[in-house]
Amino acid sequence: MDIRTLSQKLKLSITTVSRALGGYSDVSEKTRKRVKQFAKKYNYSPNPHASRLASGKSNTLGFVLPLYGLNSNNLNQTSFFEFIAGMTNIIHSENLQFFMMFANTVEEEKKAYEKLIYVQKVDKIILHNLKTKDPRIPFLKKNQVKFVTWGRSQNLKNYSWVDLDNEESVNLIMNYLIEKNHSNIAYINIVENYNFAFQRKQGYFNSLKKNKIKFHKGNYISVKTEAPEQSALIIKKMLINNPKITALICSTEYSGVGAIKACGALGKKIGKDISIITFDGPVAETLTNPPLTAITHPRKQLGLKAIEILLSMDNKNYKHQSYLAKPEIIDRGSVHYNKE
Amino acid sequence: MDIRTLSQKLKLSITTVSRALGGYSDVSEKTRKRVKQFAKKYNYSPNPHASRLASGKSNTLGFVLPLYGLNSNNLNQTSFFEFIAGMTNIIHSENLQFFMMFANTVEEEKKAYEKLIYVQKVDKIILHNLKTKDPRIPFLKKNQVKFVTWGRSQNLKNYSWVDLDNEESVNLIMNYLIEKNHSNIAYINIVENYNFAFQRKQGYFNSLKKNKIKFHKGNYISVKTEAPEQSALIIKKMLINNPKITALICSTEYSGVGAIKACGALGKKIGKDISIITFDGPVAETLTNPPLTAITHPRKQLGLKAIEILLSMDNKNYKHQSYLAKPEIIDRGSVHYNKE
DNA sequence: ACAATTTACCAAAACGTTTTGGTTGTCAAT
DNA sequence: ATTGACAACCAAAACGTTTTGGTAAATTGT
Repeated sequence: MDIRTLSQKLKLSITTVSRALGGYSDVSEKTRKRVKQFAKKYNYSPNPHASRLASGKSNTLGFVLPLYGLNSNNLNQTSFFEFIAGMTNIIHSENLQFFMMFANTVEEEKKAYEKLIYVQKVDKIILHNLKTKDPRIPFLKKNQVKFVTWGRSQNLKNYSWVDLDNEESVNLIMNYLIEKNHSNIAYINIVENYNFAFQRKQGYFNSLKKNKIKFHKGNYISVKTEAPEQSALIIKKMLINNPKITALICSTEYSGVGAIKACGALGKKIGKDISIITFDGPVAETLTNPPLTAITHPRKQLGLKAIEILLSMDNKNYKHQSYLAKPEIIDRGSVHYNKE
Repeated sequence: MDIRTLSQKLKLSITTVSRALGGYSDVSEKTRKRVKQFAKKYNYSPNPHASRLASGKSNTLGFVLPLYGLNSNNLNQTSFFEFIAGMTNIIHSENLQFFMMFANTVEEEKKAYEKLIYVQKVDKIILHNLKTKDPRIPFLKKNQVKFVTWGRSQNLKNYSWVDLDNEESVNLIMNYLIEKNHSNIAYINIVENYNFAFQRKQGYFNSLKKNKIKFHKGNYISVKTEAPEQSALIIKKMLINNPKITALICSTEYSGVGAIKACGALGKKIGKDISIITFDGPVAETLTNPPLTAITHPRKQLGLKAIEILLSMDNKNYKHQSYLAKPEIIDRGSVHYNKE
């Protein structure tokens, strides 16, 4: 069923049918109702290729998922899934096209964005895994693609974003630990060219300062994305160098797992001799032994907000928006009261 | 840059440019080369919407990812990721459109397929998570969509598929355990309306018969998709009812984790008192304590084959193809020699 | 040397929409 | 009675390709 035959059945022009379905005001409500009814009856829906061609709007949302670096680990992909799952309802209802690409290397990632824009003509992009200085941002700006970032960057002033509240999350964790009488608190971070890691570092040192806690040299380490085995080694060394550490904050699930292994090797009982608290942990939650107390964020909500903002950008007088997800600590017993 | 201006620069007709790039034989090689060179120089690539409209071919691959049931668990999504990652290179190079949808319920899943076909006009689909009798198959056949299944079904005779060799995998595991002197071997399966579970059940019972091992009542259980906690309870009951079980095969990672918990609760040492072997485990591999010996399959390869087959279906004289992935056992020490 | 075939190209139609720039008829204001 | 505004509709152009149905020139076969 195409619009021509539908319009013939309705004894209306193609124009009127198109405009009735498009919600234009130059169609009477009575007619619009009849058109919609017929469209449903005959199961008509406009050919997306024709409509995209005619309107010049691709109405396509692009998303590139890297499968390298920080995301080479299976664990981390679940967070993307949650984020994407949060967008599904809107994607379906708004008849949006969702174009997902995968990249195994930096080069592939770059090409993926180019392809998305030059070849597939997407007009909306969600950018994630932001670096402190991110070359993708000028690229998107140059090509006039609408985008929302998941995470913030430092080379961008006026833009729309959704993000975890990384500084506040660390702050929350620090207070949680300080309340339990910890003061020798270590932090295992990710290299700070990922902006979220940078923000967490800030959160850590600001919290130390605010609470007038002395920073012990060696208590802050940032690692590259690594398998638990490797972070276990690094953490083990850290704990040997400073045996007085009573609490450990881990920026990722897998460094959390690494911490478990390191503590095991050193004979430190988690939740008794030492506390561990980790970011996220949708996977570790069910798997690690012992389970780890974690700070979580509503990632589905994040995805939902991202696409809502992206769609609202179609409005003429759009002003940049942002959304900060509120963190929450989930107690699983890996944090103990420090008796000094 | 559109084809008109490109053809003007080349002093050729639009037709010739289109056909040169399309690989048609009614263009001289000399001209074709020149056209390609200009296209590259001016960064021309055909507008996909126009080309899909004109050709009537959407060249779009559809994929619906359920986020419920067997896939409500985060662990299981990694296997989809691997599968999809295997397709990426081809998707990129063939200029295919990859349309992914998500479904939180059965109804949403059904609607997703309808939308894929009626609204988005996809012409290729990869079907997965096959049920023994799967209603999606007649639906796709009726709508003349080309499809390859990941997994097999029983209500389909002549079709193209890729799959794990489930029976052979179980057979391999059984031989592995029998060699280590086990005979009281239990199997924790998934409900058999998933066809892979059905095949594994067959594999289990066929292997028992072939090896003339008596089946102990209660040694085979199939569970619905469940959190590790719930399967832990079921497995615990099983082990209490039959304390002589020396080896446990788990059809999923999370029942593997459940088994760890059940054994822990009963004071059975894994790899000493009892053996556990699980399917897959890209996640558990790094996380469970102890790590579990597992049988794995090359899922990337599976994705690659699926799309290769799908693309070859465009050939006129296409004959149905299939691909069986070969399983491999990865020893992580959770299987012991049974001293009787 | 001429017909038949092949090679290399092209103009115009087609794909199914949206958008532009109208027209007609009705009603209220003067 | 005329003008202006508005409501409700429409014909035709436009979007950027692919495909159809050619033609003219070059090559081959007899």
